[in-house]
Amino acid sequence: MSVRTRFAPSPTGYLHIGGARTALFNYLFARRHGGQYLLRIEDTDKQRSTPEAVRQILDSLDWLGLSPDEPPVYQSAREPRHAEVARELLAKGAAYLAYDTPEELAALRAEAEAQKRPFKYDGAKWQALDPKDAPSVPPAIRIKAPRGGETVVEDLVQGTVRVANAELDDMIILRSDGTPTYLHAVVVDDHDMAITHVIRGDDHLTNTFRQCMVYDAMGWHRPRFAHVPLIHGADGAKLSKRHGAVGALEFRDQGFLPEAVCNYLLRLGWGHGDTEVISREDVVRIFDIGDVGRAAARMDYAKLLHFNGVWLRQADDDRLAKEVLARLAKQGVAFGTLGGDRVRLLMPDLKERAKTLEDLAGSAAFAAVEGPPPMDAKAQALLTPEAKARLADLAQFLGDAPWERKDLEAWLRDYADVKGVKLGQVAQPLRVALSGSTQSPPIDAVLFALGRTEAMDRILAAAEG
RNA sequence: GUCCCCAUCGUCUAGAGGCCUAGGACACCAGCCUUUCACGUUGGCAGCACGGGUUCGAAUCCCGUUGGGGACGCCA
Repeated sequence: MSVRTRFAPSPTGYLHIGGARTALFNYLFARRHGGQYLLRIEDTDKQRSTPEAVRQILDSLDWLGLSPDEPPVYQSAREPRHAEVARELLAKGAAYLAYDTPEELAALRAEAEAQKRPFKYDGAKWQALDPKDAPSVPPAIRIKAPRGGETVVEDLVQGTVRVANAELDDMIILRSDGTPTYLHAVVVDDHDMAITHVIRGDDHLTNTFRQCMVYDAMGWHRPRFAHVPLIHGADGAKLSKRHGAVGALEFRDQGFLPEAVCNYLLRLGWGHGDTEVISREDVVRIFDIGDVGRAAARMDYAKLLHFNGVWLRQADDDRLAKEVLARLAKQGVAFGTLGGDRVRLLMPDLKERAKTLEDLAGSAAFAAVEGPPPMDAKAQALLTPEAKARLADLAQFLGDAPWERKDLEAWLRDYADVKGVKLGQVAQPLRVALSGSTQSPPIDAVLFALGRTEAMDRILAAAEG
């Protein structure tokens, strides 16, 4: 039987980094075994589900390269089927009608808590009820929990996990308003979608035993389960907004590359020897869900940043130039075709010194604009009278310099040599004049990328300014 | 509270009884490289939570303690 996995987020907010990792594991597992990876939107909570959230989740997955192999399944559309299964369980005698009101249940729960006693639902009176004595309130359908023994799950990540059936109680599968509960709907959908492996956050581990009740009562085959640990913030607490960026799209906006985010997420909780940097293509060949660790991992932005730098340096220059130009345009930086070409030309040297696309845009701006770039304070301070004189002198000779990168370097060295100054005394003022900053790619690369005319303009402007 | 899961440097991890004086990566510190900043490179700092077993031998197996996390809804 072909492997089928699914990622099943509920559209009550943006897709956060933990969900993204769950999706990644589902994707990798399916690919590794030549199966399918599906998406199911769990939108049965009408109060909290929004179309915008659905859109965001789809966009996030698309950005991460984790789009599903089949169109997404919307759980809300399957409610008739959920109800049908619930009624089937009722007919089989595996479930019964319970006429408690939510208020009564809340009171029972409060009472149990006041007595410091664990609450356990007892539906004996409803099971013995003669239909004609039924109260006039609409009933919910509850599934009968197994009486004795224990339920055992062989989890692919957590190993053998067992729970005494005495811990389970008769859970509601269909609410009194006829809508299904999550624990029930998930099982019906996973079964109908022929899901073979359920890979999800380990906050669902104990729920698994409740879900088993439905599988078993329907006589369905249980899928294999794999519960992966949650991601925590740097302080060890559950990851939330206050820890910084957590939404997948936030990382995109901050200039992270999807391949870097995926690589980082993969390493968070999954290890394969000393391998750190690994491509999607390579990991698909070696990914094993059993290699996922059992302990929760903490989000480390510094390491993510490092991965992003690594992937940035490996990224295609045309792609990066496009991304950078889009960011500059968004920031309102004015540039033309010439400027775009200069950024592209300088990209190999630019990307070497950046950690994010935002860094890259910041360091590329000077090459994009026409004319002298804005100068920062440190650069301004470096422009002493001597430095200006140096630039003026340089400008006189630079007109005849050979305009090839290698030649420019040699030419500059000769110039410094002839003038009896250190290369740095020439390079720094030049760097400031050309880039408006004390930091830039190698000066010969900058000169070459700018072109003779543009370079001369900037040098003269700085010499006179 | 009850049940479930987890526990190697600050962080992510390698490690499945002797290969461990515990390896790698990020971060941090120092050096080298160098026209700036990066990149790269060399070295350094730093860890098996604790206590009992089992064994000739334990980071690795068992039990307990402590600590962390999760689940206990007519939420998902």
